[in-house]
Amino acid sequence: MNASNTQIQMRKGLLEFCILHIISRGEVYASDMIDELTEAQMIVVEGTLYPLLNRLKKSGLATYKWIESESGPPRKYYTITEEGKSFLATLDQTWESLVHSIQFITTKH
Amino acid sequence: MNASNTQIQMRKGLLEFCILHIISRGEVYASDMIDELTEAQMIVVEGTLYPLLNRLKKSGLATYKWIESESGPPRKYYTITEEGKSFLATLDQTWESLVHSIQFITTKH
DNA sequence: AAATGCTACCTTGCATTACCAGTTTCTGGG
DNA sequence: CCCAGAAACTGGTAATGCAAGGTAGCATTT
Repeated sequence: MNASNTQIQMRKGLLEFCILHIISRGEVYASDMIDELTEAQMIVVEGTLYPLLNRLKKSGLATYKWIESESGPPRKYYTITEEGKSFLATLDQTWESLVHSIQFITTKH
Repeated sequence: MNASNTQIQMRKGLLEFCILHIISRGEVYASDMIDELTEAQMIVVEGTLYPLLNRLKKSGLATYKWIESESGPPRKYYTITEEGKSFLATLDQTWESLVHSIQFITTKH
């Protein structure tokens, strides 16, 4: 049990939340997402992202289309679905109440 | 993939953080912790809590002593160790940066 | 055109975690 | 003595992120 491990554990389950937010803002493909997440200091690797995107697609929360690239292989550009939008609204509430719960516990004395 | 499952996933990894905070405030035993967590709307069952407490003990972050109860079997009252305190300080920072990361992503447009 | 390197997508196995549904141990009262 | 309740504990299961490797298309260089 060490800090870095706990850091990973704390982030678990929040990635899906972050990804849905990112694709809700417009069409992006995997590398774009990794860039955004890295900028927000939520380090993610491909082996984590691709299975997650497949889950979102299979659940009907996200969809994608192939778009040719000017340089390199074609890319999957993801967008959020209507179902994904309402799901994301639920996750927003979940996050809010989670923050409140933690604050309730950590500020008690 | 549904909302309740994601809600569970979001909470994972934060329990350890909450437990350390609770025992850092004084001697408590399992039922006390569950009461506090329930009050903060972080529902936890015993089967989840006991293995976590054993991990904390084994890692040297928490310790306990048996105290006789006026009614019923004796109880394990947990307290945080010095090592646990410094670890908790790290987790506080982790939580802070995590909140900032999420905020960075969710408020972008 | 062949070789190399880069980009993008995908898959597998591993370690960790919380949850659920029980089980054990202990105390005190009828 | 027996039973109810409280407290602690124990597999089994499902889900997750990560590390590592694999596949394929495109571009550049030779």
